Amino acid sequence: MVTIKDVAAHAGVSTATVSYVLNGQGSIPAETQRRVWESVTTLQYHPRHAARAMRGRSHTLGVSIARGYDRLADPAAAEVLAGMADAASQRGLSLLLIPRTDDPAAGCVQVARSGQVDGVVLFDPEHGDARLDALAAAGIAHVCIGQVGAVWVTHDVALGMTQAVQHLVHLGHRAIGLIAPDPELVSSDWYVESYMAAMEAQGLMVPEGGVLAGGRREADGEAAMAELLALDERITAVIAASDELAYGAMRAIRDAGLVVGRDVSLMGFDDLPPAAYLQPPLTTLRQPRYDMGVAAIGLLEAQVTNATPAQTHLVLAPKLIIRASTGQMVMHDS
Amino acid sequence: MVTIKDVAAHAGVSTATVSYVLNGQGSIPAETQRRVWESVTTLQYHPRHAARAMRGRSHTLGVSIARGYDRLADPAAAEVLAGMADAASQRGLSLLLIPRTDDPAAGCVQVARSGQVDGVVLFDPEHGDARLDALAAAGIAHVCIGQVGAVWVTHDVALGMTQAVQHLVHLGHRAIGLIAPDPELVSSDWYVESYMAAMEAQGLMVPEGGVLAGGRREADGEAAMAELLALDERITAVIAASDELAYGAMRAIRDAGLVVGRDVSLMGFDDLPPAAYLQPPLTTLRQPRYDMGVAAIGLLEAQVTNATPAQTHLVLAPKLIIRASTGQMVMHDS
DNA sequence: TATAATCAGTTAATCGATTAACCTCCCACA
DNA sequence: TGTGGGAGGTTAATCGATTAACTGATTATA
Repeated sequence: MVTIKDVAAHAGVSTATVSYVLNGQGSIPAETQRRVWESVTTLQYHPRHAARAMRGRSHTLGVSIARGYDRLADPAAAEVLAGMADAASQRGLSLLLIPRTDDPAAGCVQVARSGQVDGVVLFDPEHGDARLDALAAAGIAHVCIGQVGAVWVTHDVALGMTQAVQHLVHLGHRAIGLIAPDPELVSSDWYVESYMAAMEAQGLMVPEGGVLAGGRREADGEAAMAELLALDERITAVIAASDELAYGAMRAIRDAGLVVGRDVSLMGFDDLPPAAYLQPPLTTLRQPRYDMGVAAIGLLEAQVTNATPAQTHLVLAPKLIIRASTGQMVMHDS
Repeated sequence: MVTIKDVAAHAGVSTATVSYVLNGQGSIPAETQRRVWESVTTLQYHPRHAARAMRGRSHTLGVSIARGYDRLADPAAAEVLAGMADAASQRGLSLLLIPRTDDPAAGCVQVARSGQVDGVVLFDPEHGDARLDALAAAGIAHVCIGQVGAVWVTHDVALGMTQAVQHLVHLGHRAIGLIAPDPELVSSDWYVESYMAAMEAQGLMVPEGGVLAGGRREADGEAAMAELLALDERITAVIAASDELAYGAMRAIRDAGLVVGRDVSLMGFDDLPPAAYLQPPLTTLRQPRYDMGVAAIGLLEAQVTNATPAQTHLVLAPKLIIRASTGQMVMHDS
């Protein structure tokens, strides 16, 4: 193992000089600097990260994924992570996946208190998340993906809903239903309220019974859609709060003998990979997932370096992707 | 910051005793141990990772993703990562995403030489990958996802091809074509050779011009399929070396006015999320992605702890997922 | 009874890099 | 001639945990 002493000896200077050269500090003449750098490359010297981290920061940020890493297999999550990884790389920071333990909250605090990471990104925070409380109580820098806690990054649900409702209205729809997310999810209320506001902004009434708590999985969307189709008031368009819910809804519509995009228009939220491959391809709101990851790292680093974060939250715009699952409203005999 | 000294003072013992208690070494009577643990919890002490890592290992493994982290956004990659993350957690190891630099090979070596990680998983190694050479030259423990280098984990392409060809033969097909991967990819040859072997095992001739180098993207699959459809010899079934190639191939078949699963049977490799949502749903070979991640961590840890790895490579079986894109062969007038 | 072994700890060196404090030489300027 | 100041370094303390070597007391064995 090559240490700074070896380099110092090889270059004929003290370890302090080597350190100053490496960190670009002090007043070391060019010639000496050259000699030191030469020794560094000759000996293939790499400063020990641990020794460095003993004084000052570890230059590593942690990512906490509570619900099991199978969450990572969710393509949406992976894109956020990709954004974080790129942003971290650009700033010379490393990203550590925080090991999952029986007590995720304790795990997060431990990894930060031990100095292994300088701050933590909460990947999938929920209402009353124990990790959030623990990090806040311990005074550890953290950022949430999703609108919860003190510092967070999210996509703009309100804007998305506005775009969704507008899109449907332009197509002639007026009776627009909503399949909401699992009420347990942090953002659930936001979806419902944004939908309400968007409807009102368009001067539309929310159909009686037209808002259903969906859930998370495809099957939840299917059940909710079946219920919507059974309503007295004929609903001609439905917004699902996630693509996954939309997949199920699509099946329910087909099972009812109706054609998606003609008899019933359907929209999703997310734009997951399968969305473009569905039959018909799904109109949906693409979340700025990659950018959310980038933004999260930015906010976290700001917190770590400056004690007071300049910005405490960030709301990024989604993008309306129009495909064939939404279409011009056609009149039916009821 | 609570240090071991604070704990020692609080418990009325020396730092050495605290250290022994924490690491379960030495012969410390139960009563003293209890006192120490009490102080640890009272003071909320967490040993500094950096100080620990200065002697011995960092208990962190690195993951190198060269082609940009957008690679992570690929759902297949994310699943492998999920497997690695879970396996690492279970062993009390952390996973570090190695920051991307201009020179990925140097980056890998640096992060290992600096002691930040004990070993490296190469996520997307290629033929003559500079990272691989650099790690081997530096004597750093490493594992490859994919059949390259000294220690690796991969899915069983040969078994997959055998299953694929058998499946198609059972459906009555005899003229079976192959859309191969990008020849630059490490595993490309393996796909082609396995296909050849599987055909021969079934006593089938490879159709003249029936093997085409596809590429990586959907468009490559589309072009290759168009070429296959234009052959003199009528090909009734095609194996695409990846789902993505199959997506494109499916489009080409439709564009030719043919029906997938009836006029032409089509198979993919991978089973990415959209596969089940295609019209028709794609018959494909599901890669044991999660298990590959788990296995990679296992092999890497073995290398890090024992100097001599017990096992140098692992080939995991894929799973045939039969959907509607393959069907009984029907006779056509040619 | 003398010696050995065990128990229950402690002391202090060590890991490798950083950095405050200090030192020496040389030059400029009053 | 003395003094101030900068250039170009060096010395040594420091970060926090680990661990080999040691100590003093007690118990077991010959």
